[in-house]
Amino acid sequence: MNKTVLDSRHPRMGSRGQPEESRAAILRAAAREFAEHGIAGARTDSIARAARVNKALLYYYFKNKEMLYGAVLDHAFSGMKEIVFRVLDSGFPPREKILAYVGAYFDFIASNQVYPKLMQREMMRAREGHSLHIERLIKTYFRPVYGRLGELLQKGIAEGDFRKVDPVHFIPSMIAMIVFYFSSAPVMRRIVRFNPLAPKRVAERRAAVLDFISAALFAPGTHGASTRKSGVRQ
Amino acid sequence: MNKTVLDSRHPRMGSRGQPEESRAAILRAAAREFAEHGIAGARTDSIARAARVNKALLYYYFKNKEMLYGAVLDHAFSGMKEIVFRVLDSGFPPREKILAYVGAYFDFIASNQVYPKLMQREMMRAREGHSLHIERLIKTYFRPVYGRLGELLQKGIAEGDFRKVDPVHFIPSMIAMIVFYFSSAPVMRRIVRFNPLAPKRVAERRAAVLDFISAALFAPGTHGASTRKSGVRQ
DNA sequence: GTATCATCTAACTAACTGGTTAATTAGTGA
DNA sequence: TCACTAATTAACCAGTTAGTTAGATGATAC
Repeated sequence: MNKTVLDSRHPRMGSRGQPEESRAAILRAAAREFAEHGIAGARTDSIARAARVNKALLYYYFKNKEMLYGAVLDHAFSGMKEIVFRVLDSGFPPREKILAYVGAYFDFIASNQVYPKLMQREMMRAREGHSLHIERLIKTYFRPVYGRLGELLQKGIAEGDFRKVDPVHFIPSMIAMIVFYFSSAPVMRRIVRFNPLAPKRVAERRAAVLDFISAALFAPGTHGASTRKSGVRQ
Repeated sequence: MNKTVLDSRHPRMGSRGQPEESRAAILRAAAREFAEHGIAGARTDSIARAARVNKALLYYYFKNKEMLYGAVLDHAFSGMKEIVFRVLDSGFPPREKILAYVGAYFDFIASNQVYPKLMQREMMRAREGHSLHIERLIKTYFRPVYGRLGELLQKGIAEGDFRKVDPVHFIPSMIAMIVFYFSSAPVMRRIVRFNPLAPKRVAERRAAVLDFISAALFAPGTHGASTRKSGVRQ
């Protein structure tokens, strides 16, 4: 696809003349490789091959393997943050907003399957010394989202819409249900007899997660989706 | 430590004379190393050093890195299966049994923190070709447990104790909530201001998970006293 | 007391892999 | 048309690491 012809400033062209394409291809291939094998298991040769690019080009665009990994993470998590914040910034009342958040997060992951794997890999890597990126990822993506979710839950509780759950535990539980399903899909597939990633099953899962969260969070007796008029406590 | 001293033939002793000790030390060190770095990131030198054993001894007891990894997985998952089946084989009614299962599984992981990391690593590795172990692990550990949980849920539903949830989605959701918390603890620690693995927080989490599952699973209006002991407040 | 064998080790090697380098290609602007 | 530079590559290197080898050690059987 030739597209960079009409940029405001047309960059100098190299021998192939597709700098943006090449860069994007590397990022895409790297995301898949890192998600599948982790940073240690990922092979730079393999990434280059998948991106149809010479290996040295990885080092031309990204300083080294670690930095390439960081770029992959930033790409993935910034996409997540953007989509999720679009919901969290909306004016929906708590009940609708939390469901919209779960739905948006779910859909993002469903159509971006490297994300949950990268996420879990990075979560496990977060011990001392290891990842240079976690601090940045937490500050830029995780903490803001976590903060907003906490406020949302507390508002819902104060208004009597939600049960008195502890956000510190409820938030990871929500994320767990969404993320875990996708990263465990390859194993699930072998336990049950169908493919958990088939569109039909993904749609089922989406409904199940929303149901699970509704049942666990919404104050009993007030399950009407759009009726949230009264802010009565207790 | 169960020494095999009382076997029909007591094994010859080598220069150090602690074959079982050495083997166990290797397994322990390997479990930690694999959990922390994955199979590709794990360093055999590092494992040997941590086990206070010469590296060649790893290859004496275990054929190679891959087999050592397999032994670690079997050790971890067989421990899980044993503990969990003790509960599933009991005569409790569905509601008590499911809570007992969750509690037992939670406690096993809480006191065996390499387990969730190994599990998630293996789940992400389960694509074609990759792991030689998954097929065995699924057949020996996952499928039996999954099967029993499915029966349990259906029994509870049939008896009117449980809401009509889909086991195919409810089971992974339960496991997700338990496993995810521990494998994400290092990141959580940096998002919130406390240590999620402190005993007090772990106890909190246990209660939160039981509460979450009770609320999402038990038929409304029939909340028995079985959740009370776990510190669930309403 | 010595032959045997499980146990254990220091030192070594073959292969792999991240990263570099020097050279090449082709737009661009003067 | 020519100097300049971004884009790209083939070939190479140095460090790392899984795995091997050739023995040492010492408890036990005889």
